[in-house]
This record gives sequence, structure tokens and C-alpha cells, in this order.
Amino acid sequence: MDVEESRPENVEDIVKCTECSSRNLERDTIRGELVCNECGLVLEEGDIDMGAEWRVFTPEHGDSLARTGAPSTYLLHDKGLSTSIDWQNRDYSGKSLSSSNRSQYHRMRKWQQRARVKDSFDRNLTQALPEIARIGDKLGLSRSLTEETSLVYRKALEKNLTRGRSIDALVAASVYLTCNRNKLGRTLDEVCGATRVGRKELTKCYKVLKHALGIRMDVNHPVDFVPSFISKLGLPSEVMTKTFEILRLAEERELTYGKSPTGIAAAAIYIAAHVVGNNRTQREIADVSHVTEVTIRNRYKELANALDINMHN
DNA sequence: AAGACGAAAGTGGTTGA
DNA sequence: TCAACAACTTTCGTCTT
Repeated sequence: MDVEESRPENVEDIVKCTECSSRNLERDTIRGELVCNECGLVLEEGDIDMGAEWRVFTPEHGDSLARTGAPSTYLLHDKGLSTSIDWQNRDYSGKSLSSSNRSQYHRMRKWQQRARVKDSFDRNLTQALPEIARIGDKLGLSRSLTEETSLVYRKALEKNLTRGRSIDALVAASVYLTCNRNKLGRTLDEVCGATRVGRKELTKCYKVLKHALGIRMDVNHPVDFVPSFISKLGLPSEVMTKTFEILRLAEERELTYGKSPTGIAAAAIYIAAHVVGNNRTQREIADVSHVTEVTIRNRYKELANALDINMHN
């Protein structure tokens, strides 16, 4: 019943040495270790030194050395770098402003707004960037990836690719391109499903984008999809290792050319799962890989025959 | 009953004239 | 731009476990 007991031990909880039970412990902030002074056992390591790396003699001195602010980000149309003027009519100490000052601030705010979203470029971005963030969230993409996506989108804007195209479609294409470039193994349909954009429009935009930005993309390989599929199927890493082995052989023997990489990946996983004894049905694998059972069947027969793999065990 | 299998017909993308 | 083509899908009846 004691909740405190089940709580995972954190650094501050360690009060006794596990070796000699001494309470004479010392935290070495330079090395980031918690050391027992009696027997020398290191109880914790890899602790992060939160201190500044400079020495400060007066408070003003400290302020002058600090160089952090809010992080710059491509996800805000002005990269979060522009000044914002508070809407409250108070000065820095919280006192109300005089009426003449108030009208002055009103004018300043107005011009600030105009300067911030100054042209169609920025207006476009203020629409597109939240959409990128939204899609990224839906697809479970990392922060750095959405940042990269917005960078791609900015470049697309600079090349005037929006003319005659919807912002949403271009955003979706940017997301898909960034995913591909980083070998995330996201399928076209997944990206499609996270947006309001049709499949056809997306592929069209994607091609234009790729061409305009001069990005040479090596074709997707089956291996790129494996980690994502494996985790969706809840299969152990053992199966992943086996799958990679199968795929390596398959590429060597040129069994993969002209075939859909997702189909090959799905088939290899199907084989690997059986070999390892952690079976999944064709249906289950078909669902996560977005290919049909028939395709998995055709591919896995080919692979198993060519690589001489016995499935029945 | 569930899963695997394979035939047949249809669809969308690529290629080459 | 069009036809030919391979890969893939959908559908469905049959076989196996």
C-alpha cells in the first residue's frame, strides 16, 4: 500500500553507499558523479552540470555573460526573433501609461503588426507553419524534423512554387519530402491521411518540389520501412535483425528491383517472424505495411525460394 | 473457423516511340 | 500523347491446419 516504496529511485534519494553503507557521500559536480568517500564507489554518473561555465563576480557581470533567450525556430514565420509589444498599457514597472504615451504605443503596435506580416511571403508562412506543426504532431515526427520541413517549405516559397497550388498540398509535399530524405519510411498514404490533400495532388506537388529544389533522392529501400513496421507489429528486435539479413541477401541477388519496397519489406518481415517463431498473419502485416496479402504472398514465395529459406519451423 | 493459397480481372504508374 | 507493360489490388473460391 505504500506508494513511496514503488517510486523509482532518483539521484537525490541516494543517502547511503550500496557497498559499505557509509553516509559520507560527495557529489562531484565537475565530473558529474556521486562518490562514496569511504570506499570510493561511484554511485551515480553522467549527472548533468547545471552550472554556468563561466565565473561571475557581480550580478551585472553574470547578466552580461548570459547568452540565452528563447530558442530561434523556423516554425514561427519570423523565426521567433521579432520584438513583440505587449498589449497592456503599462510600463516595465507595471504603472499605467499617460494618455499621450498610450496613443504613441498604439501607433507603435499598429506598425509593428504591419511590419511583422509584411508581405504575401509572411502571410503564407503564418498559414503554412502551424499546418506543418499539426501534421508533424499527427505523424509523430520529431521537433527537428518539423523544423527541417519548414525550412524546405521556405525554400519552396522562395522559388514561387505556390502559384496555382494550394498551401496545404505544398505543405504535405514538404513533409513527405523531408520524411523521405531522412529515411523515416513514412508511406505516401500515411502523409495523405494526415492532411486534407488528395493523393494525386500530393504526388504532383512532391515531384515539382523535388525538381525545383534540385534534391536528388535515392529511391526508398525496403530496409527504411522495417523499423516502423516491426514496432507497429510489436515484434522483438530479433525479428528485425533477421529481416535485415534477409533484405541484405535479397538486394545482393537483385530480387528487389522494380518491386514496391513496402511489399518486399512486408514479405521479409513475414519470413523473419516465422523463422524466429514469432508468427504474424499475412493480414496483420498487410495492415501495417499497406500492401495486400496477395502481394506479401507473391514476394515472400519469391524470397523464400531464391534464398532457400524453410518456413516450416 | 481462421489462415493461406492462387486465379482472374481491374487499376494506376512508368517507359519508349 | 498514346499504347504496351509490369506491379499491384480486389475479389473470390478452394485448400489446410
